[in-house]
Amino acid sequence: MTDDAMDLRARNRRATREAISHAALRLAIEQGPHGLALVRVTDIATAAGVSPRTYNNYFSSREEAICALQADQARRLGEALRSRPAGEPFDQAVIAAVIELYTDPEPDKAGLRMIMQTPELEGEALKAFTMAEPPLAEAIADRTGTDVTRDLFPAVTAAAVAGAVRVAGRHWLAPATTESFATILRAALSCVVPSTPDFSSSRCRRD
Amino acid sequence: MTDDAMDLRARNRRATREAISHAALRLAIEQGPHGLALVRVTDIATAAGVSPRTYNNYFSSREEAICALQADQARRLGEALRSRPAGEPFDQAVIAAVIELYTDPEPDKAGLRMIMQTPELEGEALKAFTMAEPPLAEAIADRTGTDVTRDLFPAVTAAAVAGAVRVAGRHWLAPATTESFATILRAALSCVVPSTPDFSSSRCRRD
DNA sequence: CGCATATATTGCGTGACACGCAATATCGGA
DNA sequence: TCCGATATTGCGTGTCACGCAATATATGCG
Repeated sequence: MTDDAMDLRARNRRATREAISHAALRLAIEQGPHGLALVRVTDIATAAGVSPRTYNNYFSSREEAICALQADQARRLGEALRSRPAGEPFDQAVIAAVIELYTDPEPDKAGLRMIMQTPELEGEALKAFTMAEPPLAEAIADRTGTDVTRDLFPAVTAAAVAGAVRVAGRHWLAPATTESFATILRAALSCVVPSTPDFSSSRCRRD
Repeated sequence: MTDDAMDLRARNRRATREAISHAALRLAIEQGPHGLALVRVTDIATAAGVSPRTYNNYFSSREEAICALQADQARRLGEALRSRPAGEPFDQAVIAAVIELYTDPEPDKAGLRMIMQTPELEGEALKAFTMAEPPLAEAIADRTGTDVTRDLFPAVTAAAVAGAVRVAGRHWLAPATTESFATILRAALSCVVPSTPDFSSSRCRRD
């Protein structure tokens, strides 16, 4: 996961990928949610120091480039849960993992606002949050002793957690909100994460 | 909501809209998830009996046209919950509403498979499911005596329900599945819908 | 240290698409 | 039957994603 753990080529690839993504998000924020159409592919490529064709080697749409950071962060949610101590109760582990992941660096309010409040980005933003689900479902299954392919509980809970994070983000972005993101996340997650998981009725037999 | 309740012009508009959407979904199914790129705008318009330009007056992308039916159905979820008897327990009302909405006509397995298993449609499919959330959250708030703007519970639960429906759909589409969609929906929803809602910790003060 | 090879970057060309605009056809209502 | 509102359509334009082939760059080995 760390940089020196992978090939030099892979590191360069990731660097340019992040450069493009950062440039795309920055330009989008500059123009604001109403001027996203003004962010041309050429601008993104130029700002990232690559050719337009190279931009398209990494991303197949501006929306994908803009939301890539959010998507990458979401993908780490499964790992975040796995890194919680084994003895920790399920609900606390999930809540702690989410809060840790989404508040470790001070969350980028401008970026999140751009992504979540721009209609043209809605689909890609939802994709970004949904990226968290498969690895999170795996981690939940491992932690609760369930099976992703046989039980509905892991995937459903993962989807619920992702949805709660999304709703919490929207709430946090609202002008009248004063609470910290961590407080909102905790409140939102406690609505859907059971303190004592019961998957008895969510088990679906497969052959 | 019924046809005769609205203007004749509005009915015609809705008719052509549905014609285009049906044509788009049908053509997409014909080509399968791997050949979506072969479904040209001209084909959709021709199949719907309109000009390409008219197609673009109703939908701004092929993906949107293909997923429109799914989106419209999702939008009715709030109404479905409101139509449940007032005395019914919260969890049972939600589950019954979802099952009623998604199994009243025999669900279109081919359409759902096309929408949920085609990568290019992923974003639009997620948007379609997410369309259910705002009206559903309103209905949940009304039924539970909470406030959508002040409490996280309604929106979070709505997101969790939408996510559960999505996961249930994916499970139902899996080859090895033998249970009915209703059974899967019930199992999935019972993971996230509390039988006795507790929003004490989800209340967030706003000024 | 230099070379061969894999890999990344780039330029160009192409096909498709979304949409603004203005003209036309059509429909609904009086 | 006729008028006005509205939907439909054709055309032109700018943008974009992507296949392909050439070039530049970096990696690993002799």
